Amino acid sequence: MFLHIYPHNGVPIYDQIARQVKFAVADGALKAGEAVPSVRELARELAVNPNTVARAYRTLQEDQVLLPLRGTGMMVRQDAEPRCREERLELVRERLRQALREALESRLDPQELRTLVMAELEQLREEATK
Amino acid sequence: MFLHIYPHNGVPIYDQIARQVKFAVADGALKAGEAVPSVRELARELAVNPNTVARAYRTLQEDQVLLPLRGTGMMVRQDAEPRCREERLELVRERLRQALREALESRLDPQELRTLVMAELEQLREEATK
Amino acid sequence: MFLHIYPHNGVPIYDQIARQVKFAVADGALKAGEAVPSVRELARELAVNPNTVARAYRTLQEDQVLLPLRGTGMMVRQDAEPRCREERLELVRERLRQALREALESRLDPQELRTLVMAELEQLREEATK
Amino acid sequence: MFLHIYPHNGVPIYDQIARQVKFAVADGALKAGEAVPSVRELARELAVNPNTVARAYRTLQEDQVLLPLRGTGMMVRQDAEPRCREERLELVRERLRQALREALESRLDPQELRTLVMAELEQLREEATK
DNA sequence: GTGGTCTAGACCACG
DNA sequence: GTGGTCTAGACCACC
Repeated sequence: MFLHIYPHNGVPIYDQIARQVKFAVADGALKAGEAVPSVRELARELAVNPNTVARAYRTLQEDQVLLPLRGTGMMVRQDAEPRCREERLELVRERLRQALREALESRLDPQELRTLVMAELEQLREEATK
Repeated sequence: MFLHIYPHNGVPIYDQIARQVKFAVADGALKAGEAVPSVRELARELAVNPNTVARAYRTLQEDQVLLPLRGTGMMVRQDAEPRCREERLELVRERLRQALREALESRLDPQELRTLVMAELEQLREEATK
Repeated sequence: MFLHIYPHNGVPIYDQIARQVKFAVADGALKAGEAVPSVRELARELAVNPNTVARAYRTLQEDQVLLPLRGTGMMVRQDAEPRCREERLELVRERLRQALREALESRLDPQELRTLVMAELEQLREEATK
Repeated sequence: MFLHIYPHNGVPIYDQIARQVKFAVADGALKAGEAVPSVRELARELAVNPNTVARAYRTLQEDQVLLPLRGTGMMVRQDAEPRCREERLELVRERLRQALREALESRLDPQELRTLVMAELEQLREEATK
């Protein structure tokens, strides 16, 4: 599981985990029927408290993404992938929309803004590929 | 004062206020020496708690944007505009970067993402101009 | 708020709280727009941990019964009552069904069972009215 | 052995098994001296983990219902039946009482509740006989 | 070992 | 003051 946690960026850690698990399912990196790491294991890996992971997993159960298997961990629900694919777009879109809305309302020059967005996008892609 | 508050978008209200005041100064909508609305007046206008506005104004004092006038409210500091212009770019850029980073990490198809960003930008501009 | 908590009867405390809040809304004992006790206050009153109450309240938010008011507590949603009235019947029915199913499967004499149910019902009503 | 397991109804599986074995003894479906299925056999039949069955059997030993036979499984104790008959009534009564108490405390109309109980009882009996 | 429940308490954000 | 978040750790049920 490759999750990137940014501890103090305003988004609760449990929410970051839940979103990224959905992204992984949407992407096929986590497949239906596949087991996710145990609460304790993921907590250790991310260096966060087990209860924080547990809360993320509880949210994911409520959102029909994970299924608890008594005593054996949790697995991705069979029907989770299409739901996650749709939700991924919405989650990403909503966050982008908020950032873009603020950017526009800041009265930055529209052309400057457009350039800024593209530059950031390019820069982040380069960071990612290196 | 034309401020747009989004109560439950994850950004604290006092922070939304402070940021938008900076944007207004950067833009020249609020000029050096100009008085800002009183705490209670702005609170009424935005339908938020006066303490929330007070906290935003306190932050703006600390950030060298506002200056208290003896008993008569606050005004924009003479030297605030260039500082706000610089900070505006940083504030907007940082939020965009966070949203774009998550979008990229969600493994949405890069082309799809690029299209999404542009579509949202266009849609928001249309909303704004209507 | 008159809630009866039975600490170790197999039903988690947070679930007992959530169910009984729904019952109170269904009954009109808690009306739409009315504030519920704060997390800390109810925790003290029931002699349980605040986090236990917080979890119950979180569930009630997810179930569209309560609405958080920033800094001022939580209130019953305007549209909660009909939903709670319907759900109350389901919640009660489901638990009764489980108990009755086990009773029948225990092969107690059906006539004896019927008598038992009525006797218990009567006895509990007397306890309640005294 | 005709046991009905309901995996996620709040009652631990091992407890469901233990209770139903007692019911079977009370009913005479399991007679004194009769052998019960082996742990792994019953586990297969119920599609549960063998350790779960083992735990139920351990409880039943402690409750003086089963007796281990050297290496050959377990049998019903000679004196188990009357004890189970008494306990059955108590077990069933207690669960009914809990469900009925909640139902009364939910402030459902008493007449409505009475009707509900009878309707559920009737419906379950029909299900059972078909 | 697993997840579920609960407690205790710190700290923050908000009003 | 409020609720939200997070940590730390106990205990239980289940496997």
